[in-house]
Amino acid sequence: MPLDEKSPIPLYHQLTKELRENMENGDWLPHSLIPSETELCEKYGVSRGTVRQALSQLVQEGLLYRKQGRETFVAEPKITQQLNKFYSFAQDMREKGLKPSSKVLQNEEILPDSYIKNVLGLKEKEMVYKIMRLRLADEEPLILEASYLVEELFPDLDREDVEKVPLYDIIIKKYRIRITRKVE
Amino acid sequence: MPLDEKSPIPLYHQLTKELRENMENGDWLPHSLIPSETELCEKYGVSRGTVRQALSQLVQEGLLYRKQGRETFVAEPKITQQLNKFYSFAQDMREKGLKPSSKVLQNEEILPDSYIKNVLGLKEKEMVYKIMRLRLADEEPLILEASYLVEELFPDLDREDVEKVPLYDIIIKKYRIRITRKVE
DNA sequence: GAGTGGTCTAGACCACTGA
DNA sequence: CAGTGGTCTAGACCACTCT
Repeated sequence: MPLDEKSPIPLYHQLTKELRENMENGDWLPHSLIPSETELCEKYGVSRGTVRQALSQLVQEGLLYRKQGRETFVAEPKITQQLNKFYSFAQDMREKGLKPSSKVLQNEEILPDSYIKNVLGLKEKEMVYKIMRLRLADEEPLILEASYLVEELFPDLDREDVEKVPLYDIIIKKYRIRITRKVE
Repeated sequence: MPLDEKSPIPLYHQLTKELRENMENGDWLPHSLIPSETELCEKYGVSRGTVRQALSQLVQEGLLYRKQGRETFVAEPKITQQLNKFYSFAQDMREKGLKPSSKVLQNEEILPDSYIKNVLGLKEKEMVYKIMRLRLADEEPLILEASYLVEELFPDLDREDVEKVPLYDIIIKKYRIRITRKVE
């Protein structure tokens, strides 16, 4: 299906749609390679910038993933998209005029019981952060969540941070630090 | 703070960091205009492509928003960001070649203890779904999450569903049903 | 070494908004 | 109208991976 240059729809949009369909139809299976950027340029007669714009969109949606020096792969549909779906869950609510919110109820450093210890693969006497949050839609409680974070990976989790900032902000922050360390 | 061309950190990353700090420091207030792309090009001595790459990142994180034919504004730091941040957390991992994943460890219908009952505003003897999930990055456990879902709001939560499909898919599904009822 | 994706440049034309 | 962001091109060099 060639792209339509005269269409008011941008080329990269047309291209994402095209590529998305390849995956939905099952033509491209999870973990299989897709054509290289250069090949896609030739096939659709567009510049590499446009191809990259289209691919970035799909990577962002979690449908594709790339590897340095290797190629671009089709992502596994379940895990990856779960996170994007969560995004659209709250998105959905907002579109319907409901207000998603969350409250931090507890935020403590605790010695985990043996079940948690085993699951998280902790050493003896290793502590975890326990954070309890209530998720609401329009002030109505939907879900209560207890999160246990491996302390080692979130070294200086500030109690005030959790109150003020959403949990995942902190995780990102810590996470970035962790990666940096790994690279150094 | 000029950008460092010799640094191994890409220019657009340096630029996003720079701009992010402007907002965190309060130099750029919500709903105020930021310099135009052309001005940023001149100020930092980079091409427009690089500036746009940096700005796109921040728009994606929900820190900025753009208007056609107008300019780029600083966003209000509200709920929206929390979700975008969460989104970019997994995004980040994927970009760095790490694989975010999750495993369902438990999925049961239980009679909640009094704490959970109070928090969720449940009636006497009302049941909840308890779902325990482990979040990993590259097979390394990061977080253990226990979720307690109000049964009434997720009426026919299928045990197999949870195994196969990500939790939030189900929530969305149920949630849509509920909203439909409300609207009707 | 050849091929890949990651970054970056310097141009270009367009649709849109505001004065 | 001049200025903005939205799209697109055709080059370029790099770090990385595989063979």
